[in-house]
Amino acid sequence: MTDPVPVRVRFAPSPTGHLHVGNARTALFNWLFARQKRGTMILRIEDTDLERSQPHFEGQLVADLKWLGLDWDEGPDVGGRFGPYRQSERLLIYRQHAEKLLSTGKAYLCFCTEQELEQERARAAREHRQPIYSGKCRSIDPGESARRRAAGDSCAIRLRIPEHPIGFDDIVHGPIEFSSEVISDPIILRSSGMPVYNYVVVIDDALMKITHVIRGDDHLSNTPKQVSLYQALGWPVPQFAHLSTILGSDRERLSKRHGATSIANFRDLGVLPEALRNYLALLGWAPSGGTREIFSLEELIQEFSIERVTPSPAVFDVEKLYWLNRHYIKESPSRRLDALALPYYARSLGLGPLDEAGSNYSVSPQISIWLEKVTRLLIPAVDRLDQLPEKASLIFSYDAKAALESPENLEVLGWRQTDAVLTRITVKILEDEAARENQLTAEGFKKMVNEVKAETGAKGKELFHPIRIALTGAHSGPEFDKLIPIFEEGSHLPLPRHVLSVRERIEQFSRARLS
RNA sequence: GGCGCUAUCGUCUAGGGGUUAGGACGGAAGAUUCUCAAUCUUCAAACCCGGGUUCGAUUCCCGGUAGCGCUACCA
Repeated sequence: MTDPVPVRVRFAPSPTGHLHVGNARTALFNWLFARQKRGTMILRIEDTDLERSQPHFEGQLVADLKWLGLDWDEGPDVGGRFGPYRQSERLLIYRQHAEKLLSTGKAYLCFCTEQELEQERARAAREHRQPIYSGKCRSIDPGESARRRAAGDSCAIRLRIPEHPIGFDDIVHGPIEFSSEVISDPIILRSSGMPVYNYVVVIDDALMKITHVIRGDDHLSNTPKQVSLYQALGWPVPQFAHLSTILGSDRERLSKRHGATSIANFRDLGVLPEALRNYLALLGWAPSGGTREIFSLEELIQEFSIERVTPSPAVFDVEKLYWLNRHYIKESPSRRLDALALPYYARSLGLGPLDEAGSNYSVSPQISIWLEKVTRLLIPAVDRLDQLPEKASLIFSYDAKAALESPENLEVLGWRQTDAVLTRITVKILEDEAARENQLTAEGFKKMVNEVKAETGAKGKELFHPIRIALTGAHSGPEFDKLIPIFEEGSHLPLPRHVLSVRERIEQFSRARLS
């Protein structure tokens, strides 16, 4: 089944900060729908709230959307036939249509002051009535209100809500109906001449020929007002699809309190865009059958269906996001990972950023090859890239004293065989030709360990744990086969912070042990 | 307060008048490994409550409860 009218959808954020995951999900669903239907995706900036909107936030928003892999066919940066795409540049359009509504009698001038309205609301609350506008100015003769306006009386323009139920068929919620008694005549143009959100959104959506309004369900209760605006203007009403709210783990609306909530936050934590995208798609949507979890972009476009979106709110589960991220990290070509990982190592290695944003670093090919080995060693233990430096601390930083004092190591250090193992391995390393040159190989080291095994009778944990403590500071960690060459190679590199070789480590350790 | 939306394992969800209510994350246990991580296997874990309708409701209807949203000259 194909739509006779080509699909046009829009994502319309307010530039008030970084893109939030809830909005990102809305953007993604719009985008998937547009791409699947071979329709048009539009970016529109809702910057009528001058207090909160700031121009540089628009750039952030665009960057965040692009990072997620989304694009658009019309928008402030790419243009289009239905522009401008910033509401602040459309004020004249809003005023013109407000006057038209006024002249057709669909709207009227309201001379009530804010204080009067405030009192009205307070009285209604006291008398347990609905605090909706009384309709006081509804029946002022148009001629008279025009005269009062001309005379300079301050006034706003209100839409006349018809006295019959207003309903619409929501794609995700089904039919919804509101009694007109609960909808007061909304102000569409403030006395200041600035239009109100619920009005501009309709003007823009209609003029931009939006066919499907896919947005958060916080707009659900405002929709009847908007529907009657379309009707007052004689314009076709688009299809609505209201997406459920994303909640935090406490089932409250997701906010900064819950930690990372913006796209930029997750990017900085080392979450890959395809992981976040995949996770967001699964929040409130599942494919038919519901057993698949991993979707490429192409598969999402293929499989996505707005009709299958669930109406119930969803808790944002970072653990599942990180699980998906681990999956995509494992799938990533190592060249990509190496580039992505570099900024995370930079601080612990004492590298300085090349640019002001602190995201560009450069290292010699030699160092780069070595870091690739480090990444390959550590990546299985990680589900976010920002965990890399901590995991790498066993290579980058070594503290013999801390290793001996760590409560975690106490038990191992107290084992019957530990002293013998440590003494033997120390002697062997210190006497070894290759180790003296910081050129010990994995094979060479293995041989020493085997000798210690034979000489002490220690095996398994009792053999390996003490040695690992001496060399890395922790009793468990990656295999020595990979670790030893990394230590030795690292020690030869011209890094701002020196990486200790096997010999250097064992020297520091035995000094600390004997003191 | 009014109106609206929502309700399946802890979480995301599939399903749907008769099912052993399926999958995934997380959890637990085991296998593997010197250890940790990863990986693999197994296990535990759910239809909000009350009324209808029906031979039979978790599924359909109504009510309650709870959560969320809207109720502005905010967006």
